[in-house]
Amino acid sequence: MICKPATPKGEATRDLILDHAYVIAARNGVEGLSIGDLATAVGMSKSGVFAHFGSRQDLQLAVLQVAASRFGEAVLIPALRKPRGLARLGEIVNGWFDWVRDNRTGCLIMGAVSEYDSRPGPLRDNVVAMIERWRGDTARAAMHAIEAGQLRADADPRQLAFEIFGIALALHQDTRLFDPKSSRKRAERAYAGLIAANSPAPGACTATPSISAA
Amino acid sequence: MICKPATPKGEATRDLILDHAYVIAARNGVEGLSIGDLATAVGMSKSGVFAHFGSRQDLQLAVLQVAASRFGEAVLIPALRKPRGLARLGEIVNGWFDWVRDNRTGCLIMGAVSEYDSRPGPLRDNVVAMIERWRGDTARAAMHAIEAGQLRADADPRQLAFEIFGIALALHQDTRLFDPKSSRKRAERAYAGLIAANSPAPGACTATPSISAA
DNA sequence: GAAAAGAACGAACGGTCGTGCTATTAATTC
DNA sequence: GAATTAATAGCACGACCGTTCGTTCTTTTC
Repeated sequence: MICKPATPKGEATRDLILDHAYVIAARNGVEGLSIGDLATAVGMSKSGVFAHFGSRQDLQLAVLQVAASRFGEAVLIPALRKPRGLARLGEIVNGWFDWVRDNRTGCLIMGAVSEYDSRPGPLRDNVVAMIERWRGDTARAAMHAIEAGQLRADADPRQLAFEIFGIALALHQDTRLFDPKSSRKRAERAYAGLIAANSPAPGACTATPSISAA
Repeated sequence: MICKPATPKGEATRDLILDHAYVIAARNGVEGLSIGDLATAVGMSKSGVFAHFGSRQDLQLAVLQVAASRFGEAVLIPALRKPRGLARLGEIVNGWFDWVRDNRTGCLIMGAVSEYDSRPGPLRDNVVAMIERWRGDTARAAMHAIEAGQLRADADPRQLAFEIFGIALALHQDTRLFDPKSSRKRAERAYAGLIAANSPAPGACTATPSISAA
């Protein structure tokens, strides 16, 4: 006698819908995600799709949450398995760069920033919170590297996070507008330069420029 | 006897329309610019506005051109009045940072990048061309600084342009999501660091810590 | 099996979108 | 001032938007 199915059917199709929604939103933007298009993509009726979310905004919020969750699993979790310090920071950067490249439809979240940065509401709040959290994670990783003596003691973790963010943004844009391959190299060089510039006092300039130096 | 009016009326209102269109597009994105909203803002009828452009896409292209022109006048032209080298590069960066702050509705062009980077068509082509041109201008300014001996001889102008672009992007995002004031300081610090890292060999430590390893 | 609950459909609503078309009004030319 | 041309308004169309509602089909529970 089977009691309860692992996923009560509805939840399964909801996930399926969100899978397609993620793809569409990554290409057309979260604001460019329409229920009609989504229903066509999933092969359902508009109302069938709609019923799972109650409103378009809730659908959009759900998509943002999916994006955040995937990003966390693809970038943050692997980095947390590395030891604190430059290793982890390098892994964050590495994973982030990979993420930007792999999502060849583009990073949904970075697109969402542009869409909502001047449009108040729950969606913007959500995006801001996500960026804030990620910025904090990056800064914390940088701080560990400072505490471990791998970066200059007077380096500013927040400043480092800001500059790393800039590199990732430039990579994101270049990848989608121009050549992904050379962009990646530029981004890695930029990160190496940033680490070198923030390395401890150059007793002999022994800075290890490797992107994921131990 | 007045022969021809300086601006044949139609042209004048066209400019007026574009003024409003620029504001709306800066806030809602170029794709979020609708003829109805625009007509309301200008105080005209939809068809009256429409007649000036023939199609929505042409209107959008016109708005992009306005943005490019304004950006050029606000950032590029003043920089070109400075002598070649670090002075001009610094003025480019300065003007750019100001531009990001002043347009508190946000830089229309940077928003347009996110909107069209994965949507082929004339609008995307236009945006790509604009970014390419600007990137080239920045790289050229950096090259002059290298030739003048103000930056390391083995520095890569394109790499510098890439990294400066990253700083501007981070500033743009931070300004609109968080605090404009502290963001500006971070951006300036980042640029200063970049220049310092690419300054000519300071007597000691000539090992050139790898940012652009030969 | 029957009964209750859940999921999906299909049609329709009011709205807005971009875009034509035809008048009407304004500005320019003679 | 009359004739010509440009500029704007008004209206309507078809398409799509998010949303609602009542119905039907499927799944779960007893």
